Amino acid sequence: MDKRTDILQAALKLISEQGFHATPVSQIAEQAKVGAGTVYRYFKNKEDLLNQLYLEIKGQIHEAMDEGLSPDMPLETLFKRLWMNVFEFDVTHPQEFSFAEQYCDSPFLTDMTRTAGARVLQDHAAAFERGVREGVVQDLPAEMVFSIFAGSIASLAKKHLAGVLEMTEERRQQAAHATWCAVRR
Amino acid sequence: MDKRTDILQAALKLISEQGFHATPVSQIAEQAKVGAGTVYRYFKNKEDLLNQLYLEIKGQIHEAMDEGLSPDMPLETLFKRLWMNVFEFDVTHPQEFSFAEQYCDSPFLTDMTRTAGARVLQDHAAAFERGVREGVVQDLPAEMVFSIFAGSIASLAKKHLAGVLEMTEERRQQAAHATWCAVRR
Amino acid sequence: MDKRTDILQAALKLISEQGFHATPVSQIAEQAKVGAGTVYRYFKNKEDLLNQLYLEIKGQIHEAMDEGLSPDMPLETLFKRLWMNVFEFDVTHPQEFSFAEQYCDSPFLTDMTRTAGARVLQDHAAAFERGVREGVVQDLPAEMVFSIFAGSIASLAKKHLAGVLEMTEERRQQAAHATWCAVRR
Amino acid sequence: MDKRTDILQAALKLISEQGFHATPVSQIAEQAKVGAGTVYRYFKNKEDLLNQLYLEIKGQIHEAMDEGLSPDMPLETLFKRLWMNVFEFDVTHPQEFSFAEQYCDSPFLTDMTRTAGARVLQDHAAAFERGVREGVVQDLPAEMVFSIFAGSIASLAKKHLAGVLEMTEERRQQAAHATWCAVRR
DNA sequence: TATGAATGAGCGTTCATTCAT
DNA sequence: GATGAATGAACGCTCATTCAT
Repeated sequence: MDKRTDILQAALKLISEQGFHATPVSQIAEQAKVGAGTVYRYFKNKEDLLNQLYLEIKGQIHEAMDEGLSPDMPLETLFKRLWMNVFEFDVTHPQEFSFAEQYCDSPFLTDMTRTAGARVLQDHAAAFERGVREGVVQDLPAEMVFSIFAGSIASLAKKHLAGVLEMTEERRQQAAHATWCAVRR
Repeated sequence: MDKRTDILQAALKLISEQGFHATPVSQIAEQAKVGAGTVYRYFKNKEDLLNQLYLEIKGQIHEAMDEGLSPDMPLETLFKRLWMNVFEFDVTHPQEFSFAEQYCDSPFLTDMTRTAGARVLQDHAAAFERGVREGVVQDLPAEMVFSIFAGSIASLAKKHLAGVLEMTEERRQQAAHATWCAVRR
Repeated sequence: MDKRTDILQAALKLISEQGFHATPVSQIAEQAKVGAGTVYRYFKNKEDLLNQLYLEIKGQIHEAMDEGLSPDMPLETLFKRLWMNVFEFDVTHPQEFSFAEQYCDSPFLTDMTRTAGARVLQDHAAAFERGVREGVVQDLPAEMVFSIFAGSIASLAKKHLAGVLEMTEERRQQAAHATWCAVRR
Repeated sequence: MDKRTDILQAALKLISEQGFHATPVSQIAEQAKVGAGTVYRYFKNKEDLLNQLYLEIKGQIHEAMDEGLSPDMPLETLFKRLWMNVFEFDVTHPQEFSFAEQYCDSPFLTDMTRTAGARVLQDHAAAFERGVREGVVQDLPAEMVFSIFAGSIASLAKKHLAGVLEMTEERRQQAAHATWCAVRR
């Protein structure tokens, strides 16, 4: 009976499939089995709904990413584990993934929302910078490392979800390893 | 005075900046300096305009990709050259890049259009499959290689264009090399 | 805690400032510190609230008008006193005045309500008709006399409240006298 | 075939009868036999429609007011003529009159619009100030004279239109004279 | 061929009113 | 009796599309 959650879920499903602009609030309300006006009890307007949904999902990704991580792991293990965690999340939460992909750069997100969301990946920046100092990874700006990391995951997860390329467990390992090869020294 | 081209260019500029749904046909017509009705002489409707624009741009990327390539290049050179060509295109054609990124997975593209566009990268699949057989690159499906390849480029180009990470010539080389490291044996 | 009165007062304040249609019932309820549904225990609907408020205010004006009047006053004194009483009320009760002005001709008032309200001024019709017979005032229908009387008050009170024309005590006397000059023989 | 005029007339009819907020744009469009969207070709929004309508009507009143006036008239004749002109206009243009009454102080009018409209009556301020200097009229601020003047007209016109008090030619003369008595010395 | 005025369906949003608590 | 969450009809407004010129 939590209508706010119902609305967020309906919005996630529809917006991830159709896009923000192609999804009327009325359709979200219908999917959530709620009156159209009810949406506006929980969200200031359609944009606010998008922002709150974004933050909710970024929180989930954040949580999923840290699964099974420990601070004393060797960097390679940490890197591969992060890779697998994010990939796993993307592939088991296709709507959340698609949504986050579509809106991470969207002008509909408040700057505040975007900033709050972007913080997520960079929680591990320190580890990589240590890696650079220890000569374990190449001397590249952390932004570059994250780009290659995140780019490979997103790109492969999309292919997998599209059914173009089945990412078996073995192939995930291979991909995580390949990506590690790109950044290690 | 090729009005069709004027309209496509106007659409590219406006849609890449504002998005498809936030860009009225009337605004495209205005920018292209044609009457609103004229758009419908050249395109069946707004969606058709999007599809044709997508194909046009994919054609340009295709062309840019092949710049300076020769079939007898060593695979590493070929790979890095491809990387640089695509990166260069993305970074010097931000509107085309942004447009292609936004709409490659969009539900507004006809399946036919999407398929026609996706074929582009795979023109070089043969070269990589040869690489696998020769033991120069890892034994990965071509789709995986392309994903890592394309994912890294797109991700880094976006950062560069956003001003978050300046990709100097040196860093491009580093990134192309790092990506090569991911796929070589 | 007379909730009905609280609601009427809240409605008066808000409607006189914002108008009937620009004032949501929810806002009236909030201002009155009652639940939105409570309004409907005391008033059949929003229109009924308006009608009851109108009658309430007309009652107040009626009362204010009769202040210090005695039946044996000379007609001129009576007339000027009435003038001053109404002007004084309008100027010290700007919300009531503004509300009455806005809604005296409004289609939202029931005919019954309007009639009940309009009766107010005519309580003194007899005095004027006597004045006509005695040759003290011009031979004009009472309605005309009242119109000139009420029109001048409302028009001047509005100017005063708008800050366009400060109606000092002296000017009020002048205005009351001028209006008397209009109707005396 | 002038749609702008059709829309203004439809708006005048409906708004004067029902009020601004109680009149949907869709109803105005319907009455004007025009598509709902067409209204927005001619007016920026509903408020703009109100403002333009107000200016149009104030222009008409202005014109009607000056009918048969000449600068060398004695002040009494001028005053009575103005009175008759405005009364005649109000009574023969009940919608315009009612509209102007309702919106002269409305917050929906731009300040600019209101100012442009208010200028109208004051075109004759100079004549009255001369009257004061010549000792023909009482030494009252022009604003007060106008208030009494305009208040009496509006009040009587309303009664006439409501059918409460038939203002025959004779009674108009009487009323104009009575009002003149209020302001003359 | 090219135009742009006209259309009306459909959007985001508000709010009078109801009703379970 | 009192509440306020929930509703959905109706609003102002936009814009893809058509068609008379």
